Amino acid sequence: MSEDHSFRTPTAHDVARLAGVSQSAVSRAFTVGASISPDKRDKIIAAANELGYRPNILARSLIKGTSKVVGVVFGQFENPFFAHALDRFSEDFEGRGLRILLFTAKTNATVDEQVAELLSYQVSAVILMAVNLSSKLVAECARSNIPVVMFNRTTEEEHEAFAVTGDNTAGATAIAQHFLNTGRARVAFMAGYDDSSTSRQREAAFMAAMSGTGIPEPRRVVGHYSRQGAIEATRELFAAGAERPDALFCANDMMAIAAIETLRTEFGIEPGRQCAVAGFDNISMAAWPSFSLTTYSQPIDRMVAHAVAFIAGESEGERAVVVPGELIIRNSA
Amino acid sequence: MSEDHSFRTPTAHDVARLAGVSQSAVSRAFTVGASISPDKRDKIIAAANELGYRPNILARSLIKGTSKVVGVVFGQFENPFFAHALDRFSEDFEGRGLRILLFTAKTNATVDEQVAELLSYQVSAVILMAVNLSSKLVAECARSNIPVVMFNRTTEEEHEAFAVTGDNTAGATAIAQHFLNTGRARVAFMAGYDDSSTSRQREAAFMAAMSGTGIPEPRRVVGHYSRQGAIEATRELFAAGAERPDALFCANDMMAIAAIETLRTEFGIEPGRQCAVAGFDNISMAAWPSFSLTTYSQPIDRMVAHAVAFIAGESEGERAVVVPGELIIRNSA
DNA sequence: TATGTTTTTGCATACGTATGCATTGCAATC
DNA sequence: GATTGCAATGCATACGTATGCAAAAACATA
Repeated sequence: MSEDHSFRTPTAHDVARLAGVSQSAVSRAFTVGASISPDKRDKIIAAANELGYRPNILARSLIKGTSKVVGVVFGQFENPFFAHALDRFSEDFEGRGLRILLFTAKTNATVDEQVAELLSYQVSAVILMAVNLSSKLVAECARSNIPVVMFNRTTEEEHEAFAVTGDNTAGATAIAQHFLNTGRARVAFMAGYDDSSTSRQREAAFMAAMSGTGIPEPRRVVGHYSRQGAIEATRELFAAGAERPDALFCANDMMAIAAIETLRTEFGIEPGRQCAVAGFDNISMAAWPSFSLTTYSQPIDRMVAHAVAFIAGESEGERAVVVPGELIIRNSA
Repeated sequence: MSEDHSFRTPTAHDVARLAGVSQSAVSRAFTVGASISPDKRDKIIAAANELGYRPNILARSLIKGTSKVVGVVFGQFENPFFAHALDRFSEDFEGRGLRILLFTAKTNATVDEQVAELLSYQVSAVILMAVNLSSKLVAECARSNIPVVMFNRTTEEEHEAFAVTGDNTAGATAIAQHFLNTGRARVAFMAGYDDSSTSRQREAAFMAAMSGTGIPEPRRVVGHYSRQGAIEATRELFAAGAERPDALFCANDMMAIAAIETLRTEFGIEPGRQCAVAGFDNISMAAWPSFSLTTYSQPIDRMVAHAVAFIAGESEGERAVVVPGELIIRNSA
């Protein structure tokens, strides 16, 4: 138990000196599968513990040319769907020795900067949660052999990024069908962002399913995937003068919940009866009795598993995967 | 526009060769305040852009002995309070060039491992969100001059970690006082984790404020800071046989919201009338009309600002800071 | 015992950048 | 014109680890 009075953090050389071996041996003692005799390894580990030595991951990564770090660019913190997904990524990475370097991007414009900086950290992969990246940056990642996974987003552009999404088309169609089956006739849609692929795909499928059914074309408002935006959009829909909808499909659950509350408190409308409300995601809140929200699920666990498979190079040539969910009927519709 | 056909990412040497300068000059061109002539810098930047060069942060950090990365260990993802705080940290760090390396810890036991690994990433600080760290690891961080900030946690142990908390004592006292002022007589408390300092402090202050008022000692249940736990704890409190409370203070908002819903759906009790319910945190959901939760606020922005000040060494000898909030009275109590 | 085979070990070097030091160039001062 | 001061530049080295290579050691085989 010798006291260490140097304030320098110990290096492999210090351990080597104490254990009477070479620095190479210390390195090998900490590398699984390296060629080193068991007793020497034990001696080195003991010396390392005495000094409080831990390998410097930066130096290791510098040599290897890649770090066991995955860059995650996060868009919407407001939506628990993504917080939940982040949690699952973290859990899944744990077993693979991967770590998360977290960036947040308030606007799509900043995403390019964030990713550019990620590259200088020699990350081994990039995950984009609910944000878009320019083709230029995607190409730059590809050149460095860094897989890019878009989570809950796709793109029409032809580029080398992977994409994992829920089944926006099937989901929106199922909800439209459910509205029709339950005799709804004045239908409305609340979009997220206009430049979000999820919102656009959900809208397109919803509108397609409605067309040709004899029902008037659905009214359309934009909630910007935010609570406040959804509240205002709901007011717009139900404002005096216009004919009130009897069914509302919101592009995600958070907006649907905001709509439900606004209907109740500002218009005295109890969702499910006078007006059906449906969302998308099936976040845990959707099941809460206060909302009891009908929605189409996005199975986070499987979506995350696919994303990790892409990163790990376990995908069979596929670049885009659509994970099916299911229609979950509750009281709101 | 020369094409780059080598698949090696360009280094400062490549840029130097192209620009006809030394590698040192390239380094200086990318270092603010370094001694270099403007026109040479421009020439280097141009060459760097042509090659798509970005400085390797790993190599830089290796030399400097510290990286501009802050390790964050995250406990409860379920509670939006912490997700919100994480968002604010990210935003605040942005301006300081700091990045977040994210770890999640399901149990306190794993926190030590996580932090040990963080150290090998040469992080410049560690933030613990709702988790506890052993004194041994705190000491190890101190030895490496890495500040450790406990966010929303304190410890009785005397060690070198910083701590930022809301005013648990004032908050719980204010809520107790509010219960008394509104004539409540059969009071209950729902704890979070027994080993969480926040829960213990809130409980102690609440109990202290109640004692000597002539009101019977509050009943006590444990909700484990989880929704399911809170639902079960509420059932326990209101189960047939026992005398039902007319006021319930939950150690955080998420549990209070779960309690409100359980009272409504399972016991037909409308919170605020037959039974007052109060929480702690003032998460955004507390203001939603479905819950309209009376609570004591924890001002995230100021708490984060204090934590960042600790990290930046801008604290004046203080090691623990208590950020006052305010009692927010809504309909639930 | 002699020979071949496998395992273990150390040496030296490389990863990409930052920086102390010495040198150069240039302008300012006497 | 000689001298001083200052900015700009390059050289060489250091950060801490991993790894190819060759030497040594350990082991197996005949």
